[in-house]
Amino acid sequence: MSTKFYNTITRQKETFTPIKKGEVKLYTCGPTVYDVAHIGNFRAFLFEDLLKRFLLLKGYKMTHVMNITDVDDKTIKQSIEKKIPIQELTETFTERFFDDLKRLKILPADEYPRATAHIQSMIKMIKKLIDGGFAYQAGDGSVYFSIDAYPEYGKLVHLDFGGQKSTERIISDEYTKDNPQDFVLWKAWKEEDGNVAWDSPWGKGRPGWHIECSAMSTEYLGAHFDIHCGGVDNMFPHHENEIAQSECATGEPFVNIWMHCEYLLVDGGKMSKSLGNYYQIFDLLEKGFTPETLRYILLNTHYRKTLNFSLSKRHEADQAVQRISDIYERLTSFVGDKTASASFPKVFNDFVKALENDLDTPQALALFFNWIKQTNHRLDEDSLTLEDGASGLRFIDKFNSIFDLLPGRIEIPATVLSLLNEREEARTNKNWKLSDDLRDKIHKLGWLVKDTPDGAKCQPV
RNA sequence: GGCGUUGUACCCAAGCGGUCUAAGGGGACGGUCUGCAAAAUCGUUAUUCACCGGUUCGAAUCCGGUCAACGCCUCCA
Repeated sequence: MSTKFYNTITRQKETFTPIKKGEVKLYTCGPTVYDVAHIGNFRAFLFEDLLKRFLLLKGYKMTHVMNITDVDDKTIKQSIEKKIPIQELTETFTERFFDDLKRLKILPADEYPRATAHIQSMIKMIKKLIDGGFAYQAGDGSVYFSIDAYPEYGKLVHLDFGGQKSTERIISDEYTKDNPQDFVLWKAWKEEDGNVAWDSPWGKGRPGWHIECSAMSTEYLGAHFDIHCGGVDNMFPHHENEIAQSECATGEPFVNIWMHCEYLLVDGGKMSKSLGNYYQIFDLLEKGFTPETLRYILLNTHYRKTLNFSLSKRHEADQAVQRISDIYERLTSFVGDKTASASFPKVFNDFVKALENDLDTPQALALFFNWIKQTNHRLDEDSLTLEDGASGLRFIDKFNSIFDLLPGRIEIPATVLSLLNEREEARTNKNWKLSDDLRDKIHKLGWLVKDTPDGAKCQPV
């Protein structure tokens, strides 16, 4: 059985073979910390989380690096507008970012290199590019990458720059570059940059946006590594430029597989602050979404399809997540601690196969829910063996290691517990009126009562 | 203008040439269970896959065209 991933660069599903047997080196584009990341950003991060968890399940040793962009036009602009020193601004939003990652149960990367801590690596790489004849310092003092020096430029997004006539709007104010499409590696200092500057062989300035990922990925993962991910919007120019810089600087192929996550729309359109549908993780949790329902919603659509998010999806997701934790509890109490199992149900194989097929999460979830239905059915008619129950628990465990949709144990407050006991007593006395009143009372406290053969159970509404 | 993606039930969403008279989730309706609920379960909800042609023994799946939506072609996950 082989794992296949859709490679943006070849536009095909390809069998995944790591460069070094049993090990995967993964680089994922991280946030620019000038503001709080939104739900759309997290779609990509969650897709990457799933990819990583799946590769871990397959037994690979993972090295995962995610950059933190803490210097660029946007961070500088924000710091000026808000009159906050740039370090303070980026530190704040980096913290917020890590909080959100944790909330969504995204596994931490091995390294989160910050751009500002790797200026020297970038300078070194730029130097190499100049020495190799791939870059030049222009009249404005900035250093540019010359796309004419790299004939393969455009191979990721399949754009042909060679024969193209520049459009007028590009020509207008770009007199300093050899080719209007050349992109900046080192930006010469300008007044509005304030004290955001580093010394370099080309004078005071700061790195261009793309060079950080090339320099840092090379530093942490080597010149040539396995997988690089990001959102589709990063394909051009960001990733295209990374390829150019890296391959010219190191002389080696850069990345084997490029994977890109599609956009997330909200209510059928782009998210925008003015429409009031610009959501951050914090907002959504406030509105009653749980980390699990968010994970479900974001992972239930295949990563290469646009996902249309809306608040109304919450109900569907709540139900689905509840169904999963219900079967988990049901099986747990059925099996108790009597049996451990070394096997998996037959569907487990298909489940893994679905994910091996370019991370077909909808299919994998479908198989899982199908299995839940069958298992419930067999529990109902009392035909499930303990061994089946135990292997089912193992399946859920593996399932959860990838999707992470089981909520943690929730403590039931003492007040609710005592009301619950009262109600049980009322029920044994067949005092239905009191029992129903108590159920209402408990409901008003935010808990739903379920009478099961094993006694009353209770879950948050 | 160039490159590319998408169009499957009331909603979300798989499917990648035959096991498709099309999975799974949500919703709705009806039955079983239950003191009543909740949960679970059973049944119903697309002979049809935007539309029109073509290839094929066979197409939701391949090809051509039409319509619709969308993305990229310098700073956005």
